[in-house]
Amino acid sequence: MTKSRQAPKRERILDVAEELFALRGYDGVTLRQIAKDAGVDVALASYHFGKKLDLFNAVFERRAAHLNSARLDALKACQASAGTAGPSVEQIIEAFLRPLELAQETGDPGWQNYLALIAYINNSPYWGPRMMSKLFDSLVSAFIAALRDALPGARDEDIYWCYHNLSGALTLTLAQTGRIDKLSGGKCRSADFQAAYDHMIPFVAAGFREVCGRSTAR
Amino acid sequence: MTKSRQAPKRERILDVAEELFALRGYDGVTLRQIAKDAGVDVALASYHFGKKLDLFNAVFERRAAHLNSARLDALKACQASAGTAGPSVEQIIEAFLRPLELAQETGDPGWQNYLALIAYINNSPYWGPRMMSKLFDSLVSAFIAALRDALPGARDEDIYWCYHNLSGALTLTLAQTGRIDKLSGGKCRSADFQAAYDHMIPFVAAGFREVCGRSTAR
DNA sequence: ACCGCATTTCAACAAGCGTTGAAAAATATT
DNA sequence: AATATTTTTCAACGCTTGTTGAAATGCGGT
Repeated sequence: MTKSRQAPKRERILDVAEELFALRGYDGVTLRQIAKDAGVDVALASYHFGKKLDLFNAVFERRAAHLNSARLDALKACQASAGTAGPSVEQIIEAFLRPLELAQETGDPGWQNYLALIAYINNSPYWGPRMMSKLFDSLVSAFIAALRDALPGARDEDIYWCYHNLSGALTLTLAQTGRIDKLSGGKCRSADFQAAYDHMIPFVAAGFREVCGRSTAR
Repeated sequence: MTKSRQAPKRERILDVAEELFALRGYDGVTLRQIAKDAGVDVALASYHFGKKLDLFNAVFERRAAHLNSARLDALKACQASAGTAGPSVEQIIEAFLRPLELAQETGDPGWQNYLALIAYINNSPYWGPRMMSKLFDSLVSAFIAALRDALPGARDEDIYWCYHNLSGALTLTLAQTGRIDKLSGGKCRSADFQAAYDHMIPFVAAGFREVCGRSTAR
């Protein structure tokens, strides 16, 4: 085994890149800033990851599998605990959102930067089409299918528009812009994901039912 | 009057800057790309607008007043047409959203780029705090106040979180990433703002009522 | 002690960046 | 027609960018 234990500098580059890309976007960050903040020579990023774009992708790939399986597990768990009728809309939305909060609770601040970075690409007309599909298509399809079951008779078009609204609300939450803090005069805090989801889950569930028909009340 | 009639090249720079900034963000666009696409020399942007950041701001200021007054007028109109009870949540949300669609119908494709640019800054942890407040705080406050009246007894915190969800759904719509087109297999189209708002209005109104209490049903 | 390999730094490159002063062209004023 | 002013281009600057090849360093296996 010539592995040596994982060099910490490689991870530090990823951590710093994650943080800076989330704040300023791909083009707003230079490899030299990343290297400087990581306390490393600029050439080291190229050695480990290749081109700048490859580093960008490496940041995503580091946590993608973990995040996706956590959310998928949450969906399976709520499906298993529900009877033959299947889980309610609330339960599905909850499985979609709560793992994002758990990731935060690991104490690793990198997760918060990672989620802000996902918000960045999901809202970007340039990066969205290039990155979102490969990262999240299969996950989203599973949740859409579950929602279809929970909303019998709903038109597909309506379900997708509702999911779009959910995705938008979530994206702005993950982006952590602090705007709601200012607007509310401190009554709401962007960093409080739990409060965000506590409000988002009933909000979105009511929206789904209103638009997709109320045949499954409660 | 030494005005000469508005030089068209100045406007072309703004148009191109608007389009490119919306697609790639502030740092993803160079003045040379803008100048090239506009068919002018790179120094002309500096002559008309000063620094790159000043051009960025000029793009926003060009349409801000028009957009804000259109939305504020829509709010006043729905308040005037409503009785002493005031407008419903739906009517307020409608006044918040529909002017964005009308702006699109002017046939000027620049409006679409402009709205995508607003989505970009609203979702950015860097630009959001620097630009959103000065552009939209007074408008948003007016709508929040109207919503408070339409939802008597609602807690302020709940109203702000609900507005946050509305803002997120709207932002992702304006960003025009085309993601919903792919996910839905073409059943939904990002460019169809009318369909987006047709779904968003009942979705959001139901969410507000669920979270902020249902005392004003219908 | 030496070797082989992975890691890290050093030094430099060609290209592209925002910005600027002065020249040229177009337009308005007299 | 001549002049003044605004608009546009030209040419160049100092600086930063991503990337690379070669040198230096660290380190486990023998």
